[in-house]
Amino acid sequence: MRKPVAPPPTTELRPTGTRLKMNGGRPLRTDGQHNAAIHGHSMYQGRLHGALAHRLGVDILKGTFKSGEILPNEIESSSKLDISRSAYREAIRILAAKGMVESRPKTGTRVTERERWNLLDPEVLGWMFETEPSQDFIKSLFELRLITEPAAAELAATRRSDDQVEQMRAALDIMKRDTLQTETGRRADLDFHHALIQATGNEALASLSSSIEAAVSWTTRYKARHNALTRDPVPDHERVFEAIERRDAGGARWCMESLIRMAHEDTQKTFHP
Amino acid sequence: MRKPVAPPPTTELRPTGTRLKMNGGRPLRTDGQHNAAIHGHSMYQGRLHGALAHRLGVDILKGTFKSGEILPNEIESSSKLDISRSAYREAIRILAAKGMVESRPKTGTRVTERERWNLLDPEVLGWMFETEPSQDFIKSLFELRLITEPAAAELAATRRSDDQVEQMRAALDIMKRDTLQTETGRRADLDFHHALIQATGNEALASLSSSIEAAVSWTTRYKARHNALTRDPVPDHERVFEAIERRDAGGARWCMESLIRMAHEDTQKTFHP
DNA sequence: CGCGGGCATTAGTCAGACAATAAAAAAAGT
DNA sequence: ACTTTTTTTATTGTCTGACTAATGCCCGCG
Repeated sequence: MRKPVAPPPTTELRPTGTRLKMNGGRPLRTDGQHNAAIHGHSMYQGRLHGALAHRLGVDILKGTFKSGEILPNEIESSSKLDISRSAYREAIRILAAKGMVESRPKTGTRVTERERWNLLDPEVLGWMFETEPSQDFIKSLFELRLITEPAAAELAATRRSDDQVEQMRAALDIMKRDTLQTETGRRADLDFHHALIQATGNEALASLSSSIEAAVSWTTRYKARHNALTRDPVPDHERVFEAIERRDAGGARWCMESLIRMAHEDTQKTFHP
Repeated sequence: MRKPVAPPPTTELRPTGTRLKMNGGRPLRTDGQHNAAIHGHSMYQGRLHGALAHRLGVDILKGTFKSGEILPNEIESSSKLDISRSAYREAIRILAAKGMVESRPKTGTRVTERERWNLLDPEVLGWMFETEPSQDFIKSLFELRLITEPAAAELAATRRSDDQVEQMRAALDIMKRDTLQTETGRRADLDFHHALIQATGNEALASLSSSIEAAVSWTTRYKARHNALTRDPVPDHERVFEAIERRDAGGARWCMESLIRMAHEDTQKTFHP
């Protein structure tokens, strides 16, 4: 006995009103309505399990579900959300893979302690920046960047290949032309850092940095949307680039450190003005 | 039409011979044989989807499935493994959540490029150390530790609370008594580092370090099993502890750096003697 | 030679059943 | 009254088989 049509409380997971095979097995699904305008704000599009994992993940990070709390059971949850139990379970598996929930028979699925969350998982970081993250977390993140990225720049200066220098130069040129206001400009920014990371020749460091860079780049997009006036980042990048080009390890470290401090300041002004 | 009883090629996912409801619905499962000796080497115990994710994850990291390769389709795979499609799919979701595979209709599920794997995910790191990791990877990991952990020690020295000092002291005492040869000793080692990490007051750094520490501690267990003679790690830990106790940031950094260099040397000797 | 429409393949979703697990409650023993 | 054992029960785990949707590919058409 499920509630008549009760629409999900928060946001729609599906294109709107679409449901897969809601009755026996006959087609009976020819009402059109597929062109449902997916209205503006970053509506998750992909598969159902991904969309749900996204939504639950954000809810957990936001504190809507607190650590230690147990979610309603699978049957109840999935029927309330109007999706199948399999889809719901797959969403839970995704969250569990990121250390955010833990399931056991009889007990149910509970949100784990924050300590155990994989905060540096790229997706989790993305979810984090979906709502305004806490001042503390931003501080932690930039403190970590301040530890790793200057060291990365130093390594890159020592180990870079000529090809990698060219990649960085190309990205920098695009950044100069388009700015961070444009999508291609932000893309070039990512490319620049990506080439730098590759130049370190350290894949563990690369895995870490690329997660963080990607997350931080959300903030850049956010800043661009809100016309938050920031200083021009190109000169900072140029100094880092030049140091790496001339294999100046100490210089690269110093310039990168300065670049990150600037970025931190700008980000703080954006989120907590 | 499935093969008669053909046992899976590599290792059993299940306690042995057990199968859930292999026919219509009658019990028909009263053959005992539950006490199947789970022979020695780290046999994964938990749920089926977890066990399979584990196995596939290791296979991917080992290179049995290479990047870009596409796995056999779900029906085929699950029936070959003699598990249900749902369990198989949940395993795939876990792997996908860690960036190791990517699924799309028609194309199938393909192993992503190594660059996109979440190498610092605790589980992935665990899988990594299940088989002997490459020299290069170990080098990367310790290089990363050499960047982050001394910085962490420095922060801990500045920000530690008295309570945290006590926790570290207690753990250190246990390490002195039992050694790393025992389980409780290794546990104390982890506790020591955990307290240190908490003292940094940086949750991003904490998330990173705890993944790495846990992974590295597998190697400690490995070393203990193989009686690989290593120098006594207690004095190194003691020096770090004392520096943090007297709030000596520079000292803590230096001692931690030295500790990690030693650990790296020992690990290298163990894996590539 | 390009290009658009069907076709085939594969993951995605759904539904309902039963099994295993572990917590909680009840019963039995001391 | 307290502990131990058994039973109950709630929940996740697994299984099956079907249908849906997305998309790469091929073939015919311009």
